[in-house]
Amino acid sequence: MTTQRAEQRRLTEHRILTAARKLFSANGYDRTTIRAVATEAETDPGLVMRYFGSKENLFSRVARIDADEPIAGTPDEVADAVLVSLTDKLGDEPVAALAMLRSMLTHPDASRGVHNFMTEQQQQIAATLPRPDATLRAGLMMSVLLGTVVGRYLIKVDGLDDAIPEEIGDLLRPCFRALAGGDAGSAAAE
Amino acid sequence: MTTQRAEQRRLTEHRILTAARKLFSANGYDRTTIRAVATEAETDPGLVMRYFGSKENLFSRVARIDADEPIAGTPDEVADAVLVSLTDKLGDEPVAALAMLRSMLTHPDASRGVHNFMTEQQQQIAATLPRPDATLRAGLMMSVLLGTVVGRYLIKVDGLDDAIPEEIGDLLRPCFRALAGGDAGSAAAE
DNA sequence: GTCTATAGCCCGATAGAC
DNA sequence: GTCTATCGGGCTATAGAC
Repeated sequence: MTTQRAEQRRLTEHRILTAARKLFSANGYDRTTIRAVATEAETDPGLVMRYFGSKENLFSRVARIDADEPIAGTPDEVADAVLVSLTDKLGDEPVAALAMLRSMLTHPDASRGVHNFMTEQQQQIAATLPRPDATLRAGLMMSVLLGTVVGRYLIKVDGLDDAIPEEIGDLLRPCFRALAGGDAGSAAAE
Repeated sequence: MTTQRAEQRRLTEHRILTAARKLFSANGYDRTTIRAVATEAETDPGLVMRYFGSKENLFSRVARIDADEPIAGTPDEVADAVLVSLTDKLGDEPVAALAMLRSMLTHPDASRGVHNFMTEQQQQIAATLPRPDATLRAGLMMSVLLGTVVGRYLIKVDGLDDAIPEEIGDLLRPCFRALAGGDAGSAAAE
């Protein structure tokens, strides 16, 4: 039956995508080979090429950072919203995002992907902060978020790699509050 | 004269090291070729190999993160010390460190180098913080530091890439204070 | 439709000419 | 000592056998 065939193909495609996500996120773009993906997916390189056309295309299919929900409100609300999006990402390993993040420093496409994501969030945040240095503040908020995710999943910083998201969120709340400029912390620090 | 020869060699070696630092920090380990380094240094690949033995060895010669000074004191003092080491790094482009950082997600040696540096600092910091979650707090401090440097030099986050170090330091002070647990900010945030 | 064989390229490293 | 030619190997991508 043709449906049998189609079903078979769908399954193989799925195995290839899963394998690609896993290997790209573990080893990065350059060190992941079509051959290794095929082996991991229990097929052959020719089929991978036939289904996805090129290595670049396969990468773009599995590496993505989903946009967060629109951010708005008072500075403190914005800080909390960023904190929520962070703890979300810390909840369970975001493999598709890690595939992008792993290569962000060495692969142009991944670099663009991360930059675009960060800039978009940053501009939304900056628009809500009534400060002349709003762009810098928002950029630092995104940098802290990036550092935390990279530290946990890619560098595997001791204590951060196995901490529960809530604890990390509680510790970082004053950071985001201060950067958002709700004046929590900066006054007390004097 | 032999001294002429030796001088010539010294100069060529220096040109190779400078070229390697530049290309490794710009393109990462995998995408930097011995051939490109030779061209940039205005020599040939054979000489690069002869002088440095292997690509790995050349990389290890130019990619380094200098250890910061020992950290100790009260939590607030520790926070300020980390802040100083950050603003130092933001002062002028730390090319040798960037050569390491650029490849930290995709090259095992660079990954180890960054991990070792971060862990060392983290342990020093954690030892000064009288908290049960000292390791996590210190790890987050290092992650914020990492995110800031990566955001500025490698991702080139808008507003962060050209901000003056003092402004960045002022905005991040409450973060490090709060993470150090000197209770600046966390109390006021409630 | 699925898989094998190989073309074509670039790499790190080496051998040997000058 | 300096440079050139080349080896051996891995890769993506393609062509064609089944």
